[in-house]
Formats: sequence, C-alpha cells, structure tokens
Amino acid sequence: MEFQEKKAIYLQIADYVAEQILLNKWLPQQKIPSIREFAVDIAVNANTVIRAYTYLQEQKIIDMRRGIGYFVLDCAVENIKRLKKQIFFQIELPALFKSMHLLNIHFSEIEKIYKEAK
Amino acid sequence: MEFQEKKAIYLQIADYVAEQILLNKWLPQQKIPSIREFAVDIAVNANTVIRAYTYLQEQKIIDMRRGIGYFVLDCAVENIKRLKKQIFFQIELPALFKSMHLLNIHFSEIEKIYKEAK
Amino acid sequence: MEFQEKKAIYLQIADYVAEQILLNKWLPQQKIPSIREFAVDIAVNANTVIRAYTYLQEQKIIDMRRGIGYFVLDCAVENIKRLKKQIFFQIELPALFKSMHLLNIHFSEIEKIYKEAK
Amino acid sequence: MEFQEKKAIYLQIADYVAEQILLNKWLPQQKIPSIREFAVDIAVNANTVIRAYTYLQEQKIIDMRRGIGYFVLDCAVENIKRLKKQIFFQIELPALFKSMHLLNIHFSEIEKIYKEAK
DNA sequence: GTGGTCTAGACCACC
DNA sequence: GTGGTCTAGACCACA
Repeated sequence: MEFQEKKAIYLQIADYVAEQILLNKWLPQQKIPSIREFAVDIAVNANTVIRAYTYLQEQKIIDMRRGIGYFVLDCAVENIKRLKKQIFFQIELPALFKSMHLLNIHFSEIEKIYKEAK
Repeated sequence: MEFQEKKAIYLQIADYVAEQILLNKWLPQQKIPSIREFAVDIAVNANTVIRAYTYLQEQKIIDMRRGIGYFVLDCAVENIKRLKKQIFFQIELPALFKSMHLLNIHFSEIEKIYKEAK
Repeated sequence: MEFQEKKAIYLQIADYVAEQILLNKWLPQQKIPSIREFAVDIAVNANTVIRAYTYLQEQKIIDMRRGIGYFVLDCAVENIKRLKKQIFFQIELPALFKSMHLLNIHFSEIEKIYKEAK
Repeated sequence: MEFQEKKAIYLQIADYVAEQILLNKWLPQQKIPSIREFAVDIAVNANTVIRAYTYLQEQKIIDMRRGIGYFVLDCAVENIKRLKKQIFFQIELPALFKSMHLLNIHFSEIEKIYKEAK
C-alpha cells in the first residue's frame, strides 16, 4: 500500500477499507483486520489505523466489539455508497465540470476516454 | 474569499490566482495585487501570500520584478493549462471513473447531469 | 555554525547539509537531524531549517517521512554533484577565468598556489 | 544589461563600472555617465545607480565633483585591482579549490579547460 | 512603495 | 516525538 503526500494517511486507509467492502472482498458481519495486524501489514503506526477505524465507525460502516475486533456492519455498503454518492455528485462531479469548463474540454472527449477505458 | 479546511491556504490562493488568469480577469504582462495588499484583502498573513506567489513563480505562471511587484507571464495560461490538464487526465478523470465503477453509476447519468448543467 | 551576511541563512544551511553528505558524514538512508533539534543546535528559527530541508527535498537530495524525519536519499550524492558541477563549470570557472584575465593573473600562479595548498 | 537574481543590483552595476575601467574603456580623469543618464540606459532606478557610485567612491575608484559629475580617479585601476585581487585570492580561489576537492576535480581538468578557452 | 528573510510562537496531523 | 501551516511583526534591500 502506497500513500499520497497530500491526503491524510488515515483517510486513505479508510478509503481502502471502504473499497474492500464495496468490492465485496470484506462482507457484512465479517471481522476486518485487527488494528495491530493491519498496522504492521501496511507499515503504518497503529494510532493511524485507530483513527481510520474510528472514522469508519462514526460513519456507521464498521462496528467495534470490545476484546474481539472490528466488524463490517450490515448497512456498511449502503452507508459507504450514500457517503460516496454524496461526495461524487456534490463535490467530485461539479469540480470536474468546472475543470472541463476552465480547460475548454468537451464532453465528447471524456466520453471517448471512458469508452476506451471500458 | 473562504478557505477549505483540508487544503493549505497558500495553495488555495495559488489556485485562485490561476483561475483569475484562466478566466482572463488578470491578463499577461499585468501586475497582480501586491503581497501585502492581497493579504489584507483576503485576510491572511502576508507570508502566506508570499508562499503562494513563490509557488506560482516556480511554475512559470507569474514573474517578480524587484521593488515593483508580481506580473502575469505571457506563457501563464499555457503553463496553467498544462499543469491542470496533467492533473485532470492523469488524476481526476481516472479517480472519477473508479468512483463510477464502485458506485455502479452509468455514463449516461453523468451525461444527463452535464447537459442539464449546460 | 556562523552565517554570512549576504546569503540567505536557509541556503547556507542547505549547503552545509549537502557538504556533510558529500563528505560522507551523513550517509544515504540515514536520518538527518530533526528540524527542531537542528534549529536549536545552530541557533536559528525552526522555520528557517524547514525552508532549507524543503529546498533539499525539491532537489531530490533528502526525503521526508511523516512523523519520523528527513533522510538522505540514495541518489543524494549524485544529485548534489550534478548541481554543484553545473554551477562549477558553467558559472564559477568562467567567472574565475574572467577575473584572471582582468587582473592579468597567469595560470602558472594559480597552479603554484594550488600545489602549495595541496 | 541583465541582472542576476541573487546579487544586489547596485553591486552588479559597480562591477560593470569597474570592468569598463579595467578594460581601459573608461579612462582616469574622464567623466563617467551621469546617474540619471546611466539609470535610463540600464533601466534601473536612479537610487540604485547612486548606491553603486557611492560604493565606488568609498573604494576610491571614482570621485564626485558637485554639479559636474563622477570621474574616474587616477588610482582607480590600482584600487580596483587591489580590491579584486583581494577578493580573488582570499575568497574566489579558496572557494574554487574547495569545490574542486568536494567534486573530486583534478587540477589538470581546469588547466585543460583554461588552455582550450585561451 | 515593492518584495525577501527571519523570528517566536501557536496549532494541527501523523508516528 | 516527528513535520507542516499559519500568524504577527521586525528588519533589510531595491525602485
């Protein structure tokens, strides 16, 4: 796992966890890696993983069971999608359209790239 | 001018300047606001504006003339677009397509929103 | 450590760091002094050390690891030498030859001083 | 006339004047350009030329005659050479030898370049 | 007036 | 503990 400079590491970890869940690699009710295990895996301080897990807990995506570990909530996928859709439609997409306008990029260009990538 | 929490203020200032130039509000060869004047205007410390201007100078977007001020370079628009296009096609667009895939959003939806916004 | 009047302190600090590396006193992969520790050592403000380290980072001479410190890059010596050689052959040496010409100093004089110093 | 970023403009002007004198383009007892005329010529503020002339006056290289102008002193060449030799042998040459040592450049290389240039 | 450098010190994020 | 950002203010050089 590699981290970007300009985004908080704990948020990048949270994103990674959310992605695993969305991709159905980590399923509801399943235990996710322990803080210490995960910290060693991705070569990061345990406190940073704690922050990521705490953030995901606040967003109702994972759940903590004392002495046992963290678990994917049943409503995790739903809440991740809600969050991500909110970010997507309210932040990412408007930013993209603004960039397109500033750079004078036509929608057809985007469409072409999208179809090529697909 | 309002600043976001999660991005360094000096970078937001640099973005603002670049935007003014792209929108042809500040033209090549023209003087941009002096450091201290601008700092007062947007209610930040002069050092923060200095960092923004220094960054833009490194990017060959503005130019400094001792004792006179900062000026928009002839190649400013070109350099801003080069930078922004690089970010757009190499970072923003791939991230967007990844989000669309994860959220199972079809391209037609994006197209619809784009046309409505237009 | 003593500073000259006519050169920015942060650049003199950067030069000092580069010199330690060239002299193999600070080796690749090794941690260099923390910003605040170094600032106290050489009796300057921490921000001044930050500027020096940021400059060296831009020149690909040192590397930052969040919360850990700055480290000498593997390619540090190479990059320092590249930079210094460029300055030496394109700026210092032509200036020296020009001075010699103006002052009517013969090359044999330089040679003599060089051999005596050696 | 073009100015470097990293050296005070008034010193670059003083260097230029000294060079003209050393090259016998401006001779002892002759009037050098008036402050205002020179300032216009090289597109610099008159105050900056005043500083340069004042500095040269302190170094006994030029002389001011009220209402008439600045003149090259008889001892100008001598004083310039004294100054320059001092700088050359006490500052430039030691710095060059230090650079050579750090970069592991042999004297023969310098000699070769010198002879080629000559 | 312009810009540049430096200081002292606060606050935040990450290890 | 590490580094990064920002502030307020002093001082200097150049136009």
